[in-house]
Amino acid sequence: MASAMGSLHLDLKDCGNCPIRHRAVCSRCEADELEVLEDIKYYRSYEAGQPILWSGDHMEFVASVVTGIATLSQTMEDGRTQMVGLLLPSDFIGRPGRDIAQFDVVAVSDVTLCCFRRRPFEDLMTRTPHIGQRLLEMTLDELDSAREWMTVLGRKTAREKIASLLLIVARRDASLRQKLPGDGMSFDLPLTREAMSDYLGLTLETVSRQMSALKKAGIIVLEGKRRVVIPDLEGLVAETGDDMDGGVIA
Amino acid sequence: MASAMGSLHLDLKDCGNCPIRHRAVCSRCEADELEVLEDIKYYRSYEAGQPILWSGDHMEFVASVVTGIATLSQTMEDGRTQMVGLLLPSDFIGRPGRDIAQFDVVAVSDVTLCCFRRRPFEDLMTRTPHIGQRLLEMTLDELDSAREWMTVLGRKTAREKIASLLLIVARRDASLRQKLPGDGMSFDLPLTREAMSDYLGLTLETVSRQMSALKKAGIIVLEGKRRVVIPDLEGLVAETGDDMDGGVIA
DNA sequence: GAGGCCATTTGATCCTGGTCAAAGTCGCGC
DNA sequence: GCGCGACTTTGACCAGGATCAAATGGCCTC
Repeated sequence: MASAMGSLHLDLKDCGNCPIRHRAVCSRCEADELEVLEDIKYYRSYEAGQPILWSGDHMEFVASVVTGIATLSQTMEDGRTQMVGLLLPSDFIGRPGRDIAQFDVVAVSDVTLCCFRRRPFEDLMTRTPHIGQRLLEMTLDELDSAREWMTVLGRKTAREKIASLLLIVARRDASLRQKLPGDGMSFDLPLTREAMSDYLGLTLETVSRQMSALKKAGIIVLEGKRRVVIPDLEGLVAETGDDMDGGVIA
Repeated sequence: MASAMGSLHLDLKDCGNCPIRHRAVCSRCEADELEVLEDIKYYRSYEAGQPILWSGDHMEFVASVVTGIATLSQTMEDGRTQMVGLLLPSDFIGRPGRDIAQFDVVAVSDVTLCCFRRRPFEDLMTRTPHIGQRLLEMTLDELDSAREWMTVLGRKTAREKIASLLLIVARRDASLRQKLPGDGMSFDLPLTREAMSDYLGLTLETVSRQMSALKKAGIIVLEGKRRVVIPDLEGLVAETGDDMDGGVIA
């Protein structure tokens, strides 16, 4: 269904050098467990814009995002779509025990996945508890963020939604480069206006208008097409509606 | 923080007779594992309307809902609230590895919980994989439904939202009494208009108006205050916006 | 540099659902 | 029975965001 490009230059074969070694589903594994994983893993690459999975597809593999960004979304028959998750490096795709995909997965940027055939992975999970434990932890975290996002979708105004999204991306970006978010920080916004609208339950026109409004209010500064500067982080937080917003995310 | 009533008449002490034995977090446990659980478990009861947990509370226990219904919700500083989950018998409250509650939990009807002190439960989980496996499975299911609900919140109209909620409650009710949902079925709607509005991201006035509209259109029939009759299930499904809606839920 | 493609911005207007307000219904205790 | 409180319904009006439409700007190819 999805076309694999299958190029991998680095010595990713060695899990010890893997960039997501400490955060992915395998992060708890010991050396011997990693060896087993190395035997059954393989890599796949997708170009920006390519579909990775369609809802209803048979899933022959589960995978970790190694590099790049993908979206998880649901589309209604009449075309309305809602993004239900943003998949970043170390996030997990698929679920043991289910072989039919429930949502669409699309590569937003170029994406590399570390894949495991589903059956061997499931077998492995019953034998090495570290994988299941880590997957449980990751799933609980995702459930918490999904629930927090429900409040954004159900109760926030357009402006608050935009501010919330910007803050999430800003914090994630800071955590990736191991810095604390602060005044003057900047980051790339990897999403088109349409993708943002799908995430926020808005139209792309409303997203554009609110971005302009936040720019005019001095809450954000846009550098070129993709780069966002936050001169005053507290100001942005205030725009999200929930103040004091739960502190920094790991 | 929450007041426990601590009354339990039935011989719930015996896990073998527990009404949620086959669906709860303990459903995979063998007899010997159940014995360990029985040693550390205790029951708590809450009356309709009572809070079970506040966001920010220290959680000294995790628990399974044995009987009754509770809501999981988030409240913004200015009072806007969003329900992020409905907790039904067999659903799990709390999470291993976290000691601060993230959401408010409130008993909607009288509720009985089967509680485990968190520490012993966590220890037990590392020793008996069956519990962790089942919890993972349940959490993955909840994540899927949370994501489906995001589409309801983000993209559906008020009328579609109401229809979606009614359909969910109808299906759950049918599955509880081990019947297939069908034309002419009826069920109790355990939620006030306000609770419905919190679930759907609407105001209670809009909920009331749309309920009236569905009644006028003959999609639903109201018997008394709480009872809903569905004369034509297909008609209700059509009102949800997603037709063919994924079949029956266990 | 011209042209075309795409994402984005901006404008004008409409409509769904929110807000504010008042009346209706039910159940309950006195 | 009466009155009270909680919940619900209904109405009038308003506004936030959607819709439809057009203009702008960047980037790529030729």
